[in-house]
Amino acid sequence: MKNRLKVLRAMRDWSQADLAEKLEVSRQSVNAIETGKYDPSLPLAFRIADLFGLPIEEIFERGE
Amino acid sequence: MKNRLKVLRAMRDWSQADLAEKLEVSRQSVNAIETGKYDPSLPLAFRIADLFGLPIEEIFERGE
DNA sequence: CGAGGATGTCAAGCGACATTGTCATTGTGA
DNA sequence: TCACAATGACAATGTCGCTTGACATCCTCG
Repeated sequence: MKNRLKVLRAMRDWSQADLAEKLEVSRQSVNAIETGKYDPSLPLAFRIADLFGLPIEEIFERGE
Repeated sequence: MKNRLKVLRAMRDWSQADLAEKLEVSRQSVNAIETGKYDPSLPLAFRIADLFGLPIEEIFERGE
């Protein structure tokens, strides 16, 4: 499951550590999600969506 | 994290077993999600949303 | 009454999510 | 050149999502 986290983060000039802090998860979790190691839990997906002000569907993509 | 699964399912007159089969998960998983024991994974949340033709945000609710 | 469908729940097990801690690599700036 | 931020990665650990299998309860229908 791909996502646009890296792009959305870059648009705001945030580091992975910055994003992790805003989401209240570890930097490693942000990195793992960005690099596709695993998908976030649904609650975390909601926090991400809320943070960027976008629906989940526009951040995470179905497929593969 | 609350959800409207039970209602959406009732509207279509599906049993938990029916829904489980359509989602390709176990009946116990459907039951656990409906009764709030845990939240579905993001991929499963997408499958649920697709099945009901609704955005994830309209099936699952932030809060508690 | 008795059979069967629907629901709720428990246990045991496995893999996925998330953690802390650590290390290597790359790039930028003083 | 040297320090440091940023990123990627690995190990060990703990919890959560999901499974199969089993059992109890409730309801309805013949």
